[in-house]
Amino acid sequence: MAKDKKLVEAITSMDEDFAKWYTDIVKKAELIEYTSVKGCMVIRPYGYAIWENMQRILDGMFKATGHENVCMPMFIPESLLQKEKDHVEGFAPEVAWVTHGGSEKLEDRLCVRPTSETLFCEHYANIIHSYRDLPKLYNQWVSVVRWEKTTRPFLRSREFLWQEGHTIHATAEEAIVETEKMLNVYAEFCEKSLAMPVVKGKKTESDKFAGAEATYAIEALMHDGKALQAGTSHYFGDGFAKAFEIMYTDKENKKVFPHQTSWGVTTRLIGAIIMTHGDNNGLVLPPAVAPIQAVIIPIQQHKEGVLDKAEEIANQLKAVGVRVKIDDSENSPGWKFAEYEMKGVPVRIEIGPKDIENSKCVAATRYNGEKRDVMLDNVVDAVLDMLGKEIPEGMFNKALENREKHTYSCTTMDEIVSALEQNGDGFVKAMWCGDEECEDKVKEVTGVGSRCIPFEQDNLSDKCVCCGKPAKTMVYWGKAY
RNA sequence: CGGGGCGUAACUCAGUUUGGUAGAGUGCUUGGUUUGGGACCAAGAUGCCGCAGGUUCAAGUCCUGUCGCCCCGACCA
Repeated sequence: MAKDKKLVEAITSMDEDFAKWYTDIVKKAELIEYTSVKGCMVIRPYGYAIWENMQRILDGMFKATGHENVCMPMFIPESLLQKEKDHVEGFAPEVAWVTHGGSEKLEDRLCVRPTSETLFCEHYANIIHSYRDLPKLYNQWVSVVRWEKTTRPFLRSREFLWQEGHTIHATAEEAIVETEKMLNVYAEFCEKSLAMPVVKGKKTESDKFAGAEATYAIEALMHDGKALQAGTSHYFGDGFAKAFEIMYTDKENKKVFPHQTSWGVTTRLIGAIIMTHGDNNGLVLPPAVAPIQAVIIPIQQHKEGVLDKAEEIANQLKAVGVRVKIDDSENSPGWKFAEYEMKGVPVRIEIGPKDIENSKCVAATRYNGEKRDVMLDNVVDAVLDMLGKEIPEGMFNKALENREKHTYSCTTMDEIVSALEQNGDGFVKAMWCGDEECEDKVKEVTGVGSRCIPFEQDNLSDKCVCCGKPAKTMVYWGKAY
């Protein structure tokens, strides 16, 4: 049972202390380093490479759906932020302010963007005049600042990297289609590229984005049974357009308001990967975003021909686009095994004199710890199959199994409480009448809050889990990050 | 932001009770032997004791403040 044995003493075990396990991985896998400003971290090359891979894939998906990248400034004058009432109320408590330029006090202080709706709106008001100017399908890759009180690497930091899509459309229908389309792009990315199953759904009224008419989200279940919002997509209706006086002339020569959306995912996804796939030996990376997809460990590397053979395999793999590394450092093979397990490298290839004699090598898959012999003339196909199919599917199924094991269908409050007590934290599926009072009470009594109203509905009962009145929808409940 | 815990070498930590020369293991450097799950021997280097004030002849140790980390709550991508 190699996969269950804790090989790396340096990592706190998950069951012992999940939060510590998480920080251990983040530090020991060299993803981040803390800095002297709370909540602001250095994303180190290995961590940043994961983000770059995510960016590359997502950016391709955005472009394929017709979006263009732009870049807004990082400062928002206070007067501009004030224009949409709900929006400013939602974000004001956590914005950072620039009050001085050099030694001079600024007349109108500047907010460091916590999100860029207001900047996009100001810009749209300037460039949109006719129905011919619509739609505008924009996206930007930037960092934003939110002055969080409690911070954790990737999950909640004061500055974080993200992409924010902002689109503006002639009709509400078109904007709603866009909102849903981008949520689906996120879900596909999470499930295919990150091997992370997600629940797609709509946020309840109390949980929606400041200024939005509707907020949609993808929710994932982490190893400790807590829910993590992995991405959001908002439909704004014409609320922002009205507040910012964005108008266009339609075909009938009438001045009307356009409809907007915004959507985003952040470096939090790196945290999601850690807490979805990681184990007590460290990080487990999905091949699509792994900076190193296959590491070659030469055994008895000083022996004639070993390093040459390792190089040969590496070149073959590179030629078909695999991100591969040979570790020919002086560390012992055992040390290297542990090191690359810690770093979550999906495939390890061992090649030594005994293998070369038999024209084979040994391949090990990180997510399940399995080892197998692979003939050298088949190594490229074998690795491509592992990276492209076996590993992502295996990781996805493992994560899905874990989620299903920790998803409980309940029809009464007592059932929720006992399900959580007996099986640990997880998703609770339960019916809801739509009343905010019940939503609050469920959280108060059972500890789980509403995560989303899933698109895929089950009719568990006719009655609200809380008040017993007729239920409108099934809701996923959970403890949130 | 409230309650609790912790900051000493790159890492894990002893030393703080009772103020009096800065410690260990791991890691790092060099040389050698090793190499299929974190190897071994030998020789070395490494400290604003988180930071800033204060008390004292003397502060890692006592006092005040501050910053950071972890846990439990409330808020958030």
